[in-house]
Amino acid sequence: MPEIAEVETVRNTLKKQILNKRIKNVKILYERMIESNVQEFKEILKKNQFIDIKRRGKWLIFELENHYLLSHLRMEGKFFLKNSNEKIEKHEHVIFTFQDETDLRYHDTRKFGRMNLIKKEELKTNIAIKKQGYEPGEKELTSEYLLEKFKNKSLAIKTLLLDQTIISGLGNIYANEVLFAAKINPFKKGSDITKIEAENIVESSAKIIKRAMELGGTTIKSYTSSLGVTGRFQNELMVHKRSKEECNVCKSIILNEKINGRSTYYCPKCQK
DNA sequence: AGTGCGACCCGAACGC
DNA sequence: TGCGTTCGGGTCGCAC
Repeated sequence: MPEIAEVETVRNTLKKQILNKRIKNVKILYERMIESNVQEFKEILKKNQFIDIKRRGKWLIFELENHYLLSHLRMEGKFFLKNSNEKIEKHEHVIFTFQDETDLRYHDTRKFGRMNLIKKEELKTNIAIKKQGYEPGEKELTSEYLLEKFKNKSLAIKTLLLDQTIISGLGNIYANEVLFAAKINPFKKGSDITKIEAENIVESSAKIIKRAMELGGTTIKSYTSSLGVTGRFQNELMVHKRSKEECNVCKSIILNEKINGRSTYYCPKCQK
């Protein structure tokens, strides 16, 4: 699942491949993927060019001449660069063809990803972008901020780490890893999180996301970020997808239980 | 306001 | 072997 580190990897990879190439055609094979008007989407993208690629949390923000293309990969969204003459595959839903006869193709097995085209001045008022919390590693992500968000919350801390309006960019993999590093039991209620635990979340999340970005993210299941780029952070996972294996710290058996319907991995001894 | 849950999708895993 | 069923997961929208 692409989380903040995987999305950053996609951004870095695509920036080397698609900037400043003139788009000559846009094909949309699954219209529900586009949140804005489909006809307008095609007309505006045609003859346009990607000037830069930014990111907020898990959102990719493609900068065009007068617009931004917002793209969320959700579970399995991927971008591939291909020659235009290559056969269109089953799960390729949006295709941008450049003048040099190469394509940027959006591939999404589950069709969960979304794209939205907005005018540049609409970025700061865009609901999806505006409601994102702070990212791991940003100086505004402090223990005081987290404690304020966690107070009055009876939800498990694991669930709160997945709330994009609190911390922007964590998904299931890194929420599990951050709680292990911070030595916090994932079932603990938000309102019971202590100052020290909040500080640990701030430090652990920054450290883990920085390291994951350096390694190009985590490759899990069939997920590769884009253009065949494979992340290497999966070699450093301490708990995620490791149920029934030994904890690297204390040798206890890693458990897998559902919290609010989401698969949660933790060490019962290190995360009391 | 906070919380819970179905819907959106379809390949993989599972049951028989 | 093959068919049918269940499950998972990020986010939204709606119900309570």
